Amino acid sequence: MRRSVAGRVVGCVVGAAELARRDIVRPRLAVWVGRAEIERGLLVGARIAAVERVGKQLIIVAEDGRGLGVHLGMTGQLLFDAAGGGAAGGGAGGVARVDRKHTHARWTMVRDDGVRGAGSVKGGVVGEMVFCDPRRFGKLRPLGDAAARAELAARLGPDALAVTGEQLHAALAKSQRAIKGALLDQRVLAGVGNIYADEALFAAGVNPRRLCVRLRRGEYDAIAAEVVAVMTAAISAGGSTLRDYVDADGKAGEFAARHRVYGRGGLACVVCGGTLNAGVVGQRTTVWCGVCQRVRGGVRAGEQGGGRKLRMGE
DNA sequence: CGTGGCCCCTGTGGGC
DNA sequence: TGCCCACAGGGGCCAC
Repeated sequence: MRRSVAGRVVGCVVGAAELARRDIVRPRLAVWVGRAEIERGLLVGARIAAVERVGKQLIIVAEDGRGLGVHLGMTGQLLFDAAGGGAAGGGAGGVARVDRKHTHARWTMVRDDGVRGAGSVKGGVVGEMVFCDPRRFGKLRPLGDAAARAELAARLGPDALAVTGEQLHAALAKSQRAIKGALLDQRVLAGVGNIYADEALFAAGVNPRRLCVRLRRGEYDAIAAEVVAVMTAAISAGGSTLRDYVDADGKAGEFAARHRVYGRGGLACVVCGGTLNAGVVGQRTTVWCGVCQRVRGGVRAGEQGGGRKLRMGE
């Protein structure tokens, strides 16, 4: 996602921006906040210097120091609609269509010809970046300066692409929570969600209901290594598209076809052939193999196989 | 403080 | 065909 957005907007100047729904901005906009302040928050007038990523959110960084955090939530999309017919996905990619009904913000990107300031931006329109999100769990977060960006990053745990067993062990060794829920906590580990938590725990052979305090150091090493491996493989495949996700070019990800447990409750384990369990752990639907992810010490007697109701896979 | 529960939203698919 | 319920890549807030 970061790469596709960067490829489209870095070097562009934000000529204009429009916020159709104020409630997607965090922190919440006070009622008296006006157009000028909103446009400042949406980087109007600035040249895009870079697109970074902090955990699950993108940070669009402007040359003047402003930043804008974009979190897609569950159904969000950040699409680039190129001017003059070359719409997002028009090339080798997908066929993404901008969902007008749920377009909550849009930015007009113009070519940066070096003429800036004085309120008017010269140069032709390159296209529009649009933020769509039917469920509106996604959010936009204006970040005034580098310090605000640093503050955001400081609230998050180590990044999923570089996490180590030592880091997880240090954060969780005394915790009474189930490991699954802990991996979803962005203060513990930044970037892993429900799909990849299940996939990484399966790959590591660790039962999602095990309590953190009972995990051995070697198990933290295995979990960290598998988090890195799963995330790396998923990114190479363009992510997991279940329904809505596409990159800025409208291209869907291919990793869902390679999920080994997520979405496969009730189906056969690809390793041992047993039936995969499905249940709720840490308030989220969780799928695991009771054989490959056996609880040795025991979570509690009788809970080894775990899952309550089995759901047929998609 | 750490945790679990509940809520926020809309769309979709299955069962009846 | 239509209605209702359950569920969905996330996270914030609250009470305990």
